Amino acid sequence: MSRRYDPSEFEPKWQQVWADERIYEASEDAADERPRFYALDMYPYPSGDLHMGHAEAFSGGDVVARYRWMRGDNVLHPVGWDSFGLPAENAAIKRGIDPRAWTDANIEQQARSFRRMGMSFDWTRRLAVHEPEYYRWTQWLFLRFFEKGLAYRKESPVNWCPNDQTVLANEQVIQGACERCGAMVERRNLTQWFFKITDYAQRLLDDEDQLMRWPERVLTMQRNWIGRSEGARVTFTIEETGEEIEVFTTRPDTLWGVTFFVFSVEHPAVERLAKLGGTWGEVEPLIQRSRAASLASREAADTKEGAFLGVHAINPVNGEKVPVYAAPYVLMEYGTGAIMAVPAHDERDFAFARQHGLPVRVVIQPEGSEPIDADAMTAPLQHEGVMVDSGPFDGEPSPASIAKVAAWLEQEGRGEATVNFRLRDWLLSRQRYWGAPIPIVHCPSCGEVPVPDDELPVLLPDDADFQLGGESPLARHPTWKHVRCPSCGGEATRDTDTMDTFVDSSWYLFRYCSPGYEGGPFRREDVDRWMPVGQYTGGVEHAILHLLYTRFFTKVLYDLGMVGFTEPFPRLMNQGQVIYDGASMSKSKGNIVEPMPIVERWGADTMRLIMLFAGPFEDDIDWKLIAGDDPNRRPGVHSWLGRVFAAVGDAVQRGDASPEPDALVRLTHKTIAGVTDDLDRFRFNTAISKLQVLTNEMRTALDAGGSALGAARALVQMLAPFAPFAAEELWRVEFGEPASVHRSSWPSFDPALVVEDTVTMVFQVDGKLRDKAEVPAGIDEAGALERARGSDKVLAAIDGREVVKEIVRVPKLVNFVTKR
RNA sequence: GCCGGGAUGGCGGAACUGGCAGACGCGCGGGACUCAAAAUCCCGUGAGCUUCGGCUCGUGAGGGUUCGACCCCCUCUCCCGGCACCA
Repeated sequence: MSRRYDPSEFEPKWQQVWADERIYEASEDAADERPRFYALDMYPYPSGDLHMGHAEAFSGGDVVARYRWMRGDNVLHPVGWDSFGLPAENAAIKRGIDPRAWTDANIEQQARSFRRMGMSFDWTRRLAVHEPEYYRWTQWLFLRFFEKGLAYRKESPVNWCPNDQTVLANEQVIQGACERCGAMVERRNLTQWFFKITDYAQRLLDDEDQLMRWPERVLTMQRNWIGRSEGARVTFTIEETGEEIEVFTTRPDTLWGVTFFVFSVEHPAVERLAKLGGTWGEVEPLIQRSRAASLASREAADTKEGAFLGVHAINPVNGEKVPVYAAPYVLMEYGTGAIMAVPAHDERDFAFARQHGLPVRVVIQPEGSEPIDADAMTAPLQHEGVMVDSGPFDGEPSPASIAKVAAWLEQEGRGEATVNFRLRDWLLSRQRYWGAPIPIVHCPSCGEVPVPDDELPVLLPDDADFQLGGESPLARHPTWKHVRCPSCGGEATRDTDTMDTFVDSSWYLFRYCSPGYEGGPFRREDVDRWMPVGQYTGGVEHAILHLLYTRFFTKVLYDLGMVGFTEPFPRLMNQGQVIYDGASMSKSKGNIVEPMPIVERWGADTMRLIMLFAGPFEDDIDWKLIAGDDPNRRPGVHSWLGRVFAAVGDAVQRGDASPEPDALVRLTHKTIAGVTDDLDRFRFNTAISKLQVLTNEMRTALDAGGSALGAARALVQMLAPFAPFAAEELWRVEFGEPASVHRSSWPSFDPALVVEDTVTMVFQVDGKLRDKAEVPAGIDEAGALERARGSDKVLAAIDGREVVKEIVRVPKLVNFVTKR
């Protein structure tokens, strides 16, 4: 009798068996010859139970891990928790819960849910970054960065979230708002800790070629974020003071068109020069106004406000004197905070010139056009042309001559070719409690003194006051910060900031390789054995955060001699989001669908299959479209598993008493070939489709009285990565196999059964090679030619003159699609 | 504005990267079983025409290359993501 499909009968059973048999533990046996494969999922943040995003991401990651196992790899598939961060502290503030207790409870809940879902994790390597044995090494690594000059403290305008009462990294500010809470971020001048990621900007770009399988959009985002532009630094001189001011320009070829010079209103020289020029009275209100405006809204910054400073700059290429302005449209953070203005060829400079009645001088003449009347221009000229009024460069093509001009500047000592980046240093300090304390002591006589390695970790106090307001919880604590200076023994204070949680997550993947190691954050030989990561799975929201930071960390670790590679994860896979009715799920919209109730109602396998079959893994899934509103409606994939159980049960019962139809045997081999290919390319949805076709064909064969045993066996094995419980039940119970299906070898196919000859005909007309025509074999040559000729029109045109030059038979993987 | 990715039935999506467009599934329609419902199974399901054999049109729009184009090239429209007064 066919088996009925009832996952509640066996899912908890196999979950227990897998744990008892410890089949998902990576082997560290030196004699184990299998290739190693590191299947990594972005570790979760423990803010409650698992949500749909987790179910989607981890279902995909688990397919990869299980598939690699079956392909014969020794797989490392660990799990841990990103357990420091603001939500724990907010729970403490709002509800008076201890952040540690809140965090630990959520981790336990998520761990239970992961087990219930049957994730193939190696639980022996579990970690959580809030545990002192972890953050001890986060602190240790910080000190290595500090020693190298890669962690430093400076005062600068930073992003301050008034709601969360902490500073944020640039990467955590989205459209001027706090990434976490959405509050508009303020600019404040504060002394903060930074990592010198800018030192690695070029390497982060260069090593892109090691990122063999990264989604194009993520590469684009990182490229945009790093924002490399080539140009030149040019030195102007302030006539009244003789001081030299550098500017960065991408268009040194327009230097002869400079008609004024502009400082950012935040530039430190502005006040001094305006006072000198006698214009401080007009400049000061502008500075005040623009400071307020840039905070309020970005749109407000559209105006081309500005004020003359009363001084002049000398253009190094022609000695001309041009007026110097201060204006908010020049950014202090980019380049040098001062620009040369070329209104004829730059939109912003043009708008400024028109508003302030400044001259416009054309120095790039568009090819073949009449001389331009600068006064009549309504827009700057930004196309190719010929340099004019440009001294030694008259007649040179532009912008083709940029490099030439830059070389000339360098030779003349008036500037140099250079590269400028948009990327800023990573601001890592946070004025919050729930993070790894920065292991630095501030001593009145010794300055910034690192906490000695053997005194790590610097533990968080258990009795902090979390209420917002005033200083951060660590600063407010009555005793915690007071220590002796490790260097001179005098009275000193601890740094009271904690580290951004992205510091924790920049090295957790290394720690998995050396669980519990006490001699350092990890052993180099462990890391070099498992890494780089074979496949990394997680959300695209970390494109410029975690993914960029971890790449930076890896390069620093490489430079420190701690690892033997420079890219941590050359293969990346981003799952799409799970949304509802076109919108992201959120509490306020009341449209949240939880994964665990679905697991309870329909089983873990169904939960996974819904996700994996919905569409391409990297595309968003609209839950309403694929699963509808009614949680009691039976999901299609659940019905399919029902058909699988029935068909496999029948196939086993019939055994090989009757012959297995040739067509089914061929389809089985085609399916193996196709599913293998799909899995290698992470095309889970199409792989599942192929398994469904095989199931349907098995049913047909069985109903016709044939056997389907071979197909059934292969089907169950191929099902294993997608529906691990169902596959295990069928494998061990129906087939009576003693060992797990997840430890069986991936089925192989006979190439002879999955290729068919195609005939390629190369023919020529009137002695000229025309083209190739490729047609499936089985059609005779005359038929192939006829087909190659196509329409009557073409037949008439070439009839009688074409010569078949060669006929090549090429075996080709057959199209999987089967017509019924 | 710049960079990147897209557009295929009522819906999610296939189509071996140039070779029978719409696989697989959802939904819907019809039928079987049933006192009835659920579940299950069978048939149908791009559009239009049809003498029921088929025929014509059809992958965002328009051109091109090709015997042959969802796929390659050019132009355009719209959608999504990122960056953006970045000099």
